[in-house]
Amino acid sequence: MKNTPEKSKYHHGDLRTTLLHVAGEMLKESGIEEVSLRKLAARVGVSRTAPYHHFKDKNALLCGIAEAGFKQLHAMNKRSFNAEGRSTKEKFSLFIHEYVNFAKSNPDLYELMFGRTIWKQENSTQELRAAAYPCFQYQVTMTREWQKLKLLNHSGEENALRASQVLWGTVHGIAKLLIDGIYTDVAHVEEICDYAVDMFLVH
Amino acid sequence: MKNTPEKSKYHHGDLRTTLLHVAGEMLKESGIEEVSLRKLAARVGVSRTAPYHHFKDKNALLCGIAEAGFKQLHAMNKRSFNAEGRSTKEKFSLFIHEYVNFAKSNPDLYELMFGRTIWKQENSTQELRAAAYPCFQYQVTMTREWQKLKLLNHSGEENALRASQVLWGTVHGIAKLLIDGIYTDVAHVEEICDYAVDMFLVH
DNA sequence: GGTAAAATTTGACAGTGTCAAGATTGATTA
DNA sequence: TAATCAATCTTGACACTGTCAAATTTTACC
Repeated sequence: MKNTPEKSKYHHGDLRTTLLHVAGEMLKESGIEEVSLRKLAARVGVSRTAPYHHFKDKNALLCGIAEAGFKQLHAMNKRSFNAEGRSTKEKFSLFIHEYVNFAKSNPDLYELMFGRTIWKQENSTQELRAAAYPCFQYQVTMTREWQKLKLLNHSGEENALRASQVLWGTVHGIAKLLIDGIYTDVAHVEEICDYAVDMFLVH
Repeated sequence: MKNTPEKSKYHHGDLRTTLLHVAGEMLKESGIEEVSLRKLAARVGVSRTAPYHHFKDKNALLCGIAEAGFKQLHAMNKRSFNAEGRSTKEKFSLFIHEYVNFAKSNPDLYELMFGRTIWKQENSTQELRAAAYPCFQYQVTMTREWQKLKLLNHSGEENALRASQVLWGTVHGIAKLLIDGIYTDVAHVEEICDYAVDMFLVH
């Protein structure tokens, strides 16, 4: 399971990284409720409390996983927004589709990233916020650009922050309803996204 | 705490109702992670395993709470949609605001109602579905009406189901981002809702 | 009044996160 | 090189959780 072939080391060497990696695997394989520190430690081949020397508590570990998720999401959003050889409308549509499909492909990770577990009552790590806030901010940057290009349906004075909150709310809401099992017809994701794009574009 | 003054009864009389009621209180007071069957039983004044004769397991109890929540939400939606003395646009706006404010006022209940806990992997009770599906369906009914009245921005052929999925996704997403602690400025809820309304209306 | 069913209890088990104290190792310094 | 110290890891323990099985108590019914 480990990639380092060295055996029987009291000091693991890079336990922190390994814990994050394996915990991410467990999350993807079996969902958040199957991620326990004890199972994680057993799978890594270390005692129950060893993780506590690298993470303050379970919450800190989860924040670490989410942190990587936000970096991934941020990078993906940049790619969508700057996709070459496409019209602005197509890139807007691409963003919506890619976002929802990210959540669809990594349901448990997405659930963790945006769940109240790591955000409520000061639970979020400083490192997590340092990864998430730029990702949030980028939504506003993209929206401001779309507004400048007169892409979005709206009357009155434009506000990039408010518009991005609505747009982000929409993709987030669709993603959540999908992965939480409320929308049962997962097959129609693309149609829903297409319809959303159409409702937001000015005609 | 109890409304029935009769004391020292081996048979509680209406334990099921009491459990649902008190569990709902605990949820509202301290959040879902503070709702445990043991604490609930202690608070009701009954042994740890007594609840198991009225609910198959903890999941069934949570479904029961959510069930009541959906009936409440459904009723509220009907009121918004049929509000007297208001234009259709105003009623559309009212629906958006009321929906988000329902989540804001009952964050933990809303979280439970739409969380994967009770929906994923066949966890949902038949009674829960019987309460939730009509609520979901009503979103489509409202949307169909709004489309007939040419209220919503869109090009091409209209589809009430798709449009309702997008609209519902939006209010759901805004609600979730708010109550999960991602949107830190809870004070601007009404502005966000107003902006959402404006983006969806045809101009 | 006796019996069956319903409701509730106690005991037990496996699992969880986390703390405290001790054991082991690697790095630093004298 | 030898000694020291901090980093790292382990064992033991605690309180808490959901849930099962078996025994107990009460109510309802024939």
